[in-house]
Amino acid sequence: MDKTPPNGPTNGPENNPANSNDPNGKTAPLDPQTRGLYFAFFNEIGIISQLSRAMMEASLPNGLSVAHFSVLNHLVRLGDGRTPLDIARAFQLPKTTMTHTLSVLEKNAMIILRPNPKDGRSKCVFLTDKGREFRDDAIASLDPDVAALSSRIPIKVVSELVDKLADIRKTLDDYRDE
Amino acid sequence: MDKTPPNGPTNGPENNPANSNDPNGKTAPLDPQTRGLYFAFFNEIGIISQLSRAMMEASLPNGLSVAHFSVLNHLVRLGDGRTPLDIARAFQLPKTTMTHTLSVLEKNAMIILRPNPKDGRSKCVFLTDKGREFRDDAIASLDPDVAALSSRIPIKVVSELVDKLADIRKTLDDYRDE
DNA sequence: ATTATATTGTGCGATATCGAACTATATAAT
DNA sequence: ATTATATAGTTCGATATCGCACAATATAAT
Repeated sequence: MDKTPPNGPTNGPENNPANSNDPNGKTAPLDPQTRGLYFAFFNEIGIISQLSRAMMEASLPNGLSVAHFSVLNHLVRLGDGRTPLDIARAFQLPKTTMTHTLSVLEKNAMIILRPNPKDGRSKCVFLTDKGREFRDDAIASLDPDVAALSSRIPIKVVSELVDKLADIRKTLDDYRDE
Repeated sequence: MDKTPPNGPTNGPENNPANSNDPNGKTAPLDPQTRGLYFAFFNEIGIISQLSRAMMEASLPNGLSVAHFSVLNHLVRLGDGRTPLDIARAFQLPKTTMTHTLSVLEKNAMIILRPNPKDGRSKCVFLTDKGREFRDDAIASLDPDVAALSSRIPIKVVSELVDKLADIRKTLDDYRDE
């Protein structure tokens, strides 16, 4: 994964009426077309998110949802021992949501929470065998869907999209903490 | 908006081990790289969805959420008088979720539900002035964010992404109803 | 016409999400 | 050392999401 900076031939402030600050400090009205474009973008993102969520949930064993799978998958891919807050930040979720998700996973014996030796306030999240197993099973159960999609959506297209979406995700992320 | 078909130089069944059905009817294992790619894609989609949702909610008046705004925006853009089920399908949401969302909007006098003259089981959703006003205000309150983003993410990139995402959305949509 | 099947919307219960307030610990300021 | 401030995680209450079962109506089959 290369880190292409999210700036190609961009529209600088000179192209963007909303960025030209006039004397009284107000902002010029945003170009309606630009506005519509970004709304359309987030709209598509939202619908695809919804669709993929539903698709995954249909193949997931009863009671466990995408949220749970995502956490397990994250830990398998990037290594366990992370703190709850680390994980919450990775998914851009509030920490209270992560507390709840982790407590369900813990009840299901798919993770173990241990005190963080480096920080008395914190904890570390470890996968159990059952957690890894569940994650593997979930992925396997999704294979038919992924296979079907990979024959309908060109891999190359998806590959390029992932890069660009990752850039945008980083940009949004940076923008969020001003 | 041109409708580029979602099939460029795609990976046909010949490239896709999971599509070659072997004698016993089972499916060959999916290429792990392909699998990872699609998971990465849906992961980025999910995080951006989460980020944009949080961003919008931060600018939205108290009590009303992205779900409510989206419905109002949809009705303004595509016209009101649609049925709840139409709207649910447009966002790929279960109809029970839409019932709830609409009931909140109705309580806030932003929509009116009237019986459907063409179908006794159904209803039609109409915008009120207050609903349109709320939608306009919401968009205006998001302008600073959109402006900031449009200076960070090239318009051209977003424009291309919207087209490709729309294709994928349609593909997923078709795939969903088998 | 009658019956069988499908569709629209709703009520309900279970769970998920999230903001606010809180506890405990860590870090910085003095 | 003491105090002030920041951070990690939890609890709690409000709301959202969604599957299931249901009533009402529509459509198809006979």
